[in-house]
Amino acid sequence: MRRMTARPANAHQARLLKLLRDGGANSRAQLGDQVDLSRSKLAVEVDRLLETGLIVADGLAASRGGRRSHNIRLAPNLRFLGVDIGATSVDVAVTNAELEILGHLNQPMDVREGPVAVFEQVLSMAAKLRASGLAEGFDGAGIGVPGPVRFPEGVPVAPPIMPGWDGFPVREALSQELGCPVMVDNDVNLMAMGEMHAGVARSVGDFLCVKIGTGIGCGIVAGGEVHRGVTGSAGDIGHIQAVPDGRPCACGNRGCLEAHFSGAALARDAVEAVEQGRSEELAARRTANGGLTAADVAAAAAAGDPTALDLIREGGNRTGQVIAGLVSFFNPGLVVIGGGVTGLGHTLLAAIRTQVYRQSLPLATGNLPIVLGELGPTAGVIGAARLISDHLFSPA
Amino acid sequence: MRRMTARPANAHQARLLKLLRDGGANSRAQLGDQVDLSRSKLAVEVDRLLETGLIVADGLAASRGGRRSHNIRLAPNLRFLGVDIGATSVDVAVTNAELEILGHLNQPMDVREGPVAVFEQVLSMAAKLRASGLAEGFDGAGIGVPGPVRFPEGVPVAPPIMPGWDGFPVREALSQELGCPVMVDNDVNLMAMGEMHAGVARSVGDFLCVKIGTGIGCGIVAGGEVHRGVTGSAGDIGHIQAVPDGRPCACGNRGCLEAHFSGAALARDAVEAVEQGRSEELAARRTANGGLTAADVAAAAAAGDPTALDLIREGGNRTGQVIAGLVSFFNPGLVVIGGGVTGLGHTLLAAIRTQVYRQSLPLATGNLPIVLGELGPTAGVIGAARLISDHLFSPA
DNA sequence: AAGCCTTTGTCCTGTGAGTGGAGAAAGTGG
DNA sequence: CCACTTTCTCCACTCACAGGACAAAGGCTT
Repeated sequence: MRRMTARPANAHQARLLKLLRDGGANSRAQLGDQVDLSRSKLAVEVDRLLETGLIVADGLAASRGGRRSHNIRLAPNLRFLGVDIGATSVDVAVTNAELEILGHLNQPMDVREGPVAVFEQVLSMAAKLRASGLAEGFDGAGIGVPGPVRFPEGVPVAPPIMPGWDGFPVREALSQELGCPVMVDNDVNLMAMGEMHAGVARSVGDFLCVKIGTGIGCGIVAGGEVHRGVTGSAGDIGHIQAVPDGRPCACGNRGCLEAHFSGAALARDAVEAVEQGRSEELAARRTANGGLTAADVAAAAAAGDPTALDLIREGGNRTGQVIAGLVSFFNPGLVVIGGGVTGLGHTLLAAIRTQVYRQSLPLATGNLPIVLGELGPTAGVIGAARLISDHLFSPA
Repeated sequence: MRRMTARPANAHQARLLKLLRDGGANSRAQLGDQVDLSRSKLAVEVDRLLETGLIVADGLAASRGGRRSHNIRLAPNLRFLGVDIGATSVDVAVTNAELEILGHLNQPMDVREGPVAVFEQVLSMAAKLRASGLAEGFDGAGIGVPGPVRFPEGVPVAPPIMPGWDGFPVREALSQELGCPVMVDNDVNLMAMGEMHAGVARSVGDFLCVKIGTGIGCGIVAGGEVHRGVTGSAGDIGHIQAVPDGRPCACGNRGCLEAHFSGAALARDAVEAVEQGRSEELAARRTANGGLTAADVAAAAAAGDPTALDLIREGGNRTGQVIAGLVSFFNPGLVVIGGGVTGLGHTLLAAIRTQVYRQSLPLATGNLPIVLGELGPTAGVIGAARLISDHLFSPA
């Protein structure tokens, strides 16, 4: 089953592979422009990579006024699997070595059913993608899970919303099943890596990536590297106190951000509003769908329902207050908002921006874009593919 | 005037210098144990360093059962100047290459008088230290200022409490005056570097260093490196909102942490308490000293005054709430509390600990020490010396 | 005191990494 | 057909580094 037999033998080769992956170059000459190596040394390393099969030279590019260059690219048959496990659904995608998505499946799922059931589903989705001819096998897989991960071992630790996953050897188990190397990380970190690789955060070294879905979390990128913290729980901002003596939270405290704003909280607030007779629009949707979700609130807001807009604005304000504190603390160059609730769009963004620009110091906000993520639901799987690709494209 | 003529020629030499500086080794053999080099290569690099004069070999160590080793150490005549500019006082110290303090002066000062006046004072303090025979000249200087710094250029930017310093070329000006290389950083970052080098944070890669003085700030160390943020304002937690609709702050907002707890806020609260007749102890001190400072509150608390204790506890609670949020976000391995108010000691620490351990998630706090800084008022100057030494002990 | 062991430090040679120049290969444009 | 550009290869030389042999200098045992 294992397909990718070789790994780069040194830092030069790793650098070259990443340049090819990230579209920085596609010929020997272009590679030479970006790495500080003599042409001779470059030729040696390229030849060695060609021998390993990690890259291929096929065809000639058009001339630019002189001898035509060989097209150098990553092996076209390399395939990475990106898996993004959420609280209530799972994304599985196949990418090529350039991390372009070749196929993507999304299915509803419940993490609470535990790792065994979830992985059964993930594996069948992967099999389906493979059966459709997108891949003969996988050279590596990246997995995102909605909770803290002991990163070096790839094991979730004390995940609040994933009972039954605590200590489960995700990396090892999936590596066995898939027959390829696997890396595991928090889903929010992967979203950040996705946006850094192919989204709005391209070429930004220090940024925050706030993911608002069923829960709420924050990917932290410092100096181009994801900051995971000493126990892998960095970015867990859902339980920062947003409202003194506020709503009770599942964690036992009161006033946690997540208790006041998240997909779950929003749905609950919408139901409450309906029961208090504050919104006909939402009431109608509740009757039609037999319940309310964050998406319903988004739709109602889009339809102009003032109560829905109020709910979103208030949540955005709460979130914005917390983010304002983080901006003062971390001084990022960009804040990305993503996750399931991005459907709430500009109402949400406006509320967040207002709070951040008002509460943080001018020096920190002066040139600070706060934007929605560009990749939407694919950020996670792209980040996952990036994670394993970074690993495999590093010297063994 | 310039004395240190050489810089390490490569990464090996830099590594060796830092090992010698940090007490990791003092002979060729011990160096060899810590760097992954053959004895021959090591000998070459050591010889080259000896030639440059950056290190010296003098005398023989006692035998450990075989041939005696040469004592290898950093040039004994190297001198670094560490300067820590606070809001109301300035510390200047001379260290040797191992960053041991050979002489230390502290004088009252007012940053608001501007860079020219302040540097005149700093230079005269440095001259005094030199005149006392501690140094013939300086090989480098590190400067800490109480505000954001554009680090690569060594220029303060938009510092709230330092009008007149905005954009002043501190690095260049002092380098001219002192005739040696100079590095400039935020004072809080330098405190963190000091504690990392010689204090409680030795061998901790990810920690927060909260400095509570006239203002309040936080040094952030991630992966052993200080995180300064994109505009150098990272760690500026004094203006995070701690109390919704709380006290007005000089920054224009309300409820900033700094408005509720800091040396200045504590003194103001103490005066208020006296005027409301809530503390005889503080009233007596006010009459005796003609005013109140944070130190008076500390003394009153030490004498058992309940009002003073309450003030400290409440401030500690506010600070603890903010730190709790930062701990959830950053997931550090250690939190260091330092700055002028460390005199408030365990009352303060207990309040902070209570809030953090209660509000942050168990995974983040489970093994999280929260301790007072070990170096007290010398943390800043040691950090400053460390800053310039790191610079000079890196390949040019 | 002799002999043996340990530790420290030096010397020398072989290997491989890497540079830089010469020049071949393959194209364009006049 | 010639001059010029770009791409790529080949080769000789330098330098970094490892690793072994060996010298220096001590301690311990007998």
